[in-house]
Amino acid sequence: MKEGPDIARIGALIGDPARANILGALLGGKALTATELATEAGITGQTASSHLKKLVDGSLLVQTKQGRHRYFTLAGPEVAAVLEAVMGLAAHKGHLRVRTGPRDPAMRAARVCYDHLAGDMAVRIFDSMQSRGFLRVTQEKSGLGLTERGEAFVCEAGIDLKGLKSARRPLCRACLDWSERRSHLAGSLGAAFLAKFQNEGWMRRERDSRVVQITPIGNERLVKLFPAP
Amino acid sequence: MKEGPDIARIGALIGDPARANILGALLGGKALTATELATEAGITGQTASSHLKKLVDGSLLVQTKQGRHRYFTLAGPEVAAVLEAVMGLAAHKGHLRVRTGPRDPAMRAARVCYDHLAGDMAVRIFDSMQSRGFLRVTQEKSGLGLTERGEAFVCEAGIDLKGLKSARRPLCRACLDWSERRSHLAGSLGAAFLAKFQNEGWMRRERDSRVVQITPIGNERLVKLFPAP
DNA sequence: TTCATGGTTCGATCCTCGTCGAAGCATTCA
DNA sequence: TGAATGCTTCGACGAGGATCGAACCATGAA
Repeated sequence: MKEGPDIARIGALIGDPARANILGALLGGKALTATELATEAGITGQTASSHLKKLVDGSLLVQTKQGRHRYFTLAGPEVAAVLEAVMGLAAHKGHLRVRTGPRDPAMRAARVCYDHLAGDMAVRIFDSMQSRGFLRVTQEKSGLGLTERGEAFVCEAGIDLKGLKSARRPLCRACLDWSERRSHLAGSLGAAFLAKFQNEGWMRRERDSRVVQITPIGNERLVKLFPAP
Repeated sequence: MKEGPDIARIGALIGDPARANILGALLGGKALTATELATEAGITGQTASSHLKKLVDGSLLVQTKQGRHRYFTLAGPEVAAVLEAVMGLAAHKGHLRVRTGPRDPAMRAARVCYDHLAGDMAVRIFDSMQSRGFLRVTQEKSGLGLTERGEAFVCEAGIDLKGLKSARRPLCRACLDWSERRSHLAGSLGAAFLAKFQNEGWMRRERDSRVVQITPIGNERLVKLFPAP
């Protein structure tokens, strides 16, 4: 016993319903204030404050204070990845009583995963890119990279690849989708794609939710840009 | 709030120290009896029984009774992957007081991750295979597959590739290593590799531990078979 | 049948931790 | 300066759950 890192600390942090709701809300990627998170989790401000303190101490969240507000975010992409992975377990092992909420179909179609896209469309994009030989296995930390043809495609799509490459963060990363149980694209490139889709007006985020709506024009463009293999 | 699967259930299961110890022990891949798990977690039989019931109800474990013994195992590779991922968070976000146990260096060098190899040597194997073009990105559920050259290499190494392919389980899968924070090879091929290494006498499992000792001969062979990129 | 071993169930105890009310800082605005 | 808002700390309450002793089933051996 007591081999390896202390897994129980993290588990206990995720294990409380109120904290789980907070983490789930922050999976949307936006920074939220303490009161916003309190209402999101259905608890009072005092309780939220206590929970947030624990989450920050446990290094799952980071806080930045701005004026008299205090904004909270997930501590990084690794945290988001773990949360999605746990969701994958919960969805398929969770006694099959996955009481699907009203927005569940929309969530499965397209949603935000911290800073990139997840769901049906995200998996489609990943599949399309791989079938055209844009992705390759690398020995970087992330294990995934772009081929030459992939780089050409990305540049042509109007993404500043040089800028992304110069950043410290890994360019590509495979993130396991809890609804599809297949990989979608994460990393700085995944984030850049999501930003582009929103700027182009192809996608629109639902207010106070992880759900992403794909506009008709967006759908048309995306289907062309990422044909099914 | 309440979007997506119920993440708190899983978190609470992992969050108790006794249960975390049980899960950690079962990461070794071997089926263990209730009493073995009780001593492993440092609790009495009664409490262990209660915890095991919860873990089975939560679908993290499966039990098979054999005679008057009751053997427990992790419910599948997905569970093991999530546990390793959580360990990754705990190791690097965990307040840096990762009180490294006495066997910690050995764990980092080579250990069992459910049914395949993890740690330094496992990452080396993954890197070597990718640099020689044996792995490619696929659109399967796992997102990873073998190239033609990779298949040739695996067959030449004396592994029954056809048998593995016919199984339902994905052949290749990238599993995130908590000690190295890089990918190593999981899936049925990863399991087959570990089995081969043990049969050949290249590796030996430490008793009641996840630690794997690499024999001198094994080290020699492995370095030849998987040269550093 | 009788005994021993592995596991479970029940009940009681104890303690952690989530929760909220009230009061207290901090910051911004009028 | 005062008033309002955002958030934290303190204290008390209560529930849930982890733990173990004791008694109880099930299986296998003598």
